Amino acid sequence: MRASRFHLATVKETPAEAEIVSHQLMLRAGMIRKLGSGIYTWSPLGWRVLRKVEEIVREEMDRAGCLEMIMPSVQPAEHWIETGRWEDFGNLLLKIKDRGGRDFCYGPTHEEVITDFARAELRSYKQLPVCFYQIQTKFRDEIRPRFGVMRAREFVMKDAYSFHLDDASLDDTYQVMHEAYSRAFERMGLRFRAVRADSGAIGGDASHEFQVLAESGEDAIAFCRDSDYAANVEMAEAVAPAGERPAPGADLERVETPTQRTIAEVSEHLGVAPERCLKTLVAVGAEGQPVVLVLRGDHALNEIKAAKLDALGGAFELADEATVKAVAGCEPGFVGPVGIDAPIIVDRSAAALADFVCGANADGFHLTGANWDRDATIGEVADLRNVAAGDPSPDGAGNLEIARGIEVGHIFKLGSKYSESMGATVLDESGKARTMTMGCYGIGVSRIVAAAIEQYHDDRGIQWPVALAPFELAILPMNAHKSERVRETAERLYAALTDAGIEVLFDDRGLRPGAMFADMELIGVPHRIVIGDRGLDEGRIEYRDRRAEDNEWIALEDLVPTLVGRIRA
RNA sequence: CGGGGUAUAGCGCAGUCUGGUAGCGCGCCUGCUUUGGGAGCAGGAAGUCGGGGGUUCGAAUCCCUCUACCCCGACCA
Repeated sequence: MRASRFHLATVKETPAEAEIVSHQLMLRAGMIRKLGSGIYTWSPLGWRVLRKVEEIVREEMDRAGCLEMIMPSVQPAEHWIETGRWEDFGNLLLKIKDRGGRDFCYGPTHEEVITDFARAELRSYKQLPVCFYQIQTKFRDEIRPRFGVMRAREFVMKDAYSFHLDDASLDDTYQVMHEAYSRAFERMGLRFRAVRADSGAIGGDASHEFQVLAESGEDAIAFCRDSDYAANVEMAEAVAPAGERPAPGADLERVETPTQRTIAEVSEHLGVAPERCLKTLVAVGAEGQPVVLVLRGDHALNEIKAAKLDALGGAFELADEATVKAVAGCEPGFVGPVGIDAPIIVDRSAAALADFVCGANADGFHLTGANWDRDATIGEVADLRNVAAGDPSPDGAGNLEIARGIEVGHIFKLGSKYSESMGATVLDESGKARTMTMGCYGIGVSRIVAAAIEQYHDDRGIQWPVALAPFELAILPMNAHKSERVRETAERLYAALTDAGIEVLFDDRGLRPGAMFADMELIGVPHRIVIGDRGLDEGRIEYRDRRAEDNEWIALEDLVPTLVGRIRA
């Protein structure tokens, strides 16, 4: 590609609207332009990168035996009503009407469509297992789109759906997909982890997320260096501390804490470490019933775990101030388990404490030297908290570390959630109708572009992995207007490298050198050569890897094979 | 949806408090010079001041109203 004929639209200034580096660089490089909130146009430059991601995903899906197809982006309401998700999906679902007033939505995902397809197409167990996929634009009316294409309302997704006669077959395909995902992200040059995850609104009973590791990631993941354990902190189990709870050693005492409401304030005021204080929260469950949740002061409540408690009946909400007063008889900040009138569910770590500090259920007072059984009753011990760095790994091998991640893929064992509600059955060997079991597998194609930039950039711009780069090599001629030799050499190398299958961006715009360097570094071309009289006098060409500090010199006659070797390595 | 902000040339911003000829930087166009890290000089084009209504002799500026976008919270590929 000649740069003079390509639409390069770089800008020097960092756009004010962009918070994170990938969004800033995508805008500065001219890869995307915002059309509306969470809605972006991909320029020719951005589209080249998006296509690279798509192609790797497509190849790995095909290799895994999946069948590509394409489904409608606009879907009639009836199938969503059939599965109950017309309501359940809530405002994320962009609902639209046609001229006849009939309800439609713009597809945020395609379980309904594929299951409708499958129940019509799949009749016999002999057709199973089968996995269909598509790469397509989705729309989810996110409450707050953010970070450019990282969390856009309209985005490109690869979604795959597998159909099986039984769970064993689903397990096999799940494993194949797990491997296909790993291979795809490896080919993209990304640093990532597959982590155990909550299956969320899509439904199902087992799932893994694929997280690209990045400081700016919105998810926290817990992993263990001594084993392959890795889980979203939402899911990671906080195991009970080892050993028996010590016997009470102190007397219960009521102390004044007139203005100290938070753990930090109480801890400081009384000179007691936060891990020896109790955090007592009042929650309300599905029926509005109050439940007291008790954690160690240095631990954070995990709301997903809380919502799974029987006592809360599958729903979790923090009680408002009036409810707290009714239950504890005091304002939030002075609540404790001693003498409180509601079921008390205690986190494993908090249950192991003795001689702890907790609220006195009276405004302005806390208790010290409090102990379970003697002073307060444990209704139930449960895992209620988020794991923290340094916690023992649930598999017993070493300790957990916490890292930030960007979720770029998610695989689920769906089971029969959709096939059951939509009646997707096949005949088995004995001629009996059996509901199929399903898996579903998503990759955030457009999000990967942003995630890759989060991982690979410097203060000059993007440093694409070669597999994702919009162009593999930049040719920068120096003072071409003055030197026939530079012009000829650059043209010749452009032709030769292009013929050798390299995606070349030949900067023939006639700009000054600094402008060319700045542009090529900003858009992140991974390899570049500079054609100048200086090198040609010695029969060599200057080469630089985008991620390297220094130039190298390559003999002119070796240039094409050397570059092909490096780029295709 | 709650809370906070912004809207002025393609982009980034000043001007608004205190009403009086619409400005700066970058970018863009023309010419000359320049050419190894985002060039210099000269000339030039480009604005319904987010929309509508009002107050006023006069509104980017004051008032009312609508809209869009951004930031902070709960969701997700």
